[in-house]
Amino acid sequence: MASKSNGGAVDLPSFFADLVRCETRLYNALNDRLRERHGIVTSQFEFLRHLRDHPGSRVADLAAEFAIGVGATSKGIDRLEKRGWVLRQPNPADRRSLLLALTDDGTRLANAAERTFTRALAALIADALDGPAGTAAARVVSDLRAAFERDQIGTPTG
Amino acid sequence: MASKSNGGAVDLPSFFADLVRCETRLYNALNDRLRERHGIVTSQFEFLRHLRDHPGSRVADLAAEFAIGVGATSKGIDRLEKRGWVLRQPNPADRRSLLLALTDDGTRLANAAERTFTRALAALIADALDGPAGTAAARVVSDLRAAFERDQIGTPTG
DNA sequence: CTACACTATATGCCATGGCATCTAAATCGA
DNA sequence: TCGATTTAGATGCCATGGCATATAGTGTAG
Repeated sequence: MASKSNGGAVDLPSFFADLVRCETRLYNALNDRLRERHGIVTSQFEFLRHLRDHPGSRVADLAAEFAIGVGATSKGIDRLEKRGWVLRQPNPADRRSLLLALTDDGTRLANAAERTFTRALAALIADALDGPAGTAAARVVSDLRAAFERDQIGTPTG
Repeated sequence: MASKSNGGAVDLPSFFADLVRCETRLYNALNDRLRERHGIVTSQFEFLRHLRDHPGSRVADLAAEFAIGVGATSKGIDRLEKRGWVLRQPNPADRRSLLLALTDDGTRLANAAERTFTRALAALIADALDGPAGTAAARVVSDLRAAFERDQIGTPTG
């Protein structure tokens, strides 16, 4: 028997493989749509959306939210700033830090890209998440994320 | 009625965000373990494990399995070959193609890394996947992966 | 056999992320 | 108040992936 002991336990390596492959393909498919319609990729859309919904975020706030390094976040903001979608503003309360905000163009882009994103995402996964099993799956993933964040698991070095 | 049947309907953008953040942190945490004990990262472990379990795979087979481009796969194999873990062998049936196989060192590494990987993964997610909700979540993800592969969703260009 | 289309892989350029390191600024301790 | 530590962010080097293209080998129509 390939499987472990009991009759209902999940095979964790298989689950991990399925999860990563889903995520890869989902990201690829969403990137295709966002790139062709708005010239951005999904990670950039997520930055823009977060800044729209949390204006005044700092670089470190974004890094913590997305579980990527501060350096990578800084470079990501560089690229969005060069394209005219994000502004770095001095933080009067702490001159080391910068407050990030969208420009008007950035806000418009975030809103337009969100429509594309939401529609594409629904077309890709709505059916799979319909029903009680989908609801259960959503809660498992949500709880797991909360546990990882609480315990600072997988938070990058810098 | 995908979007109107609330009272239990999953918020898809939130689900996507949770999924991606879980996957990022999981990958980061597993990378840490594998790097410190074996000098490889998770994507390399996955290559090695697949080659151990499917000897004679071609570059294109790996690319399809992991939903990454053929070029990236070729470069990944370059790196494993330089470290002495993988061999490219001529394919007698088609001189364009190469059959990939692990060296003895590569096999030993795959086995050792698998123990580290399995233990670390269990420590990270076993609790969250215990019980009926976990089983349902695993099936949702597995079905979604199967659907993506069947429909070739998110398969990279080249 | 030849020309042409197709396939398998490799390679180059670019974008992105990790980690280490650097600077400036804030904070803490004596 | 001053030096030491910590924190925020930027930057450099390296690894990796996408996409476009190059190269070689295969198959096929005629």
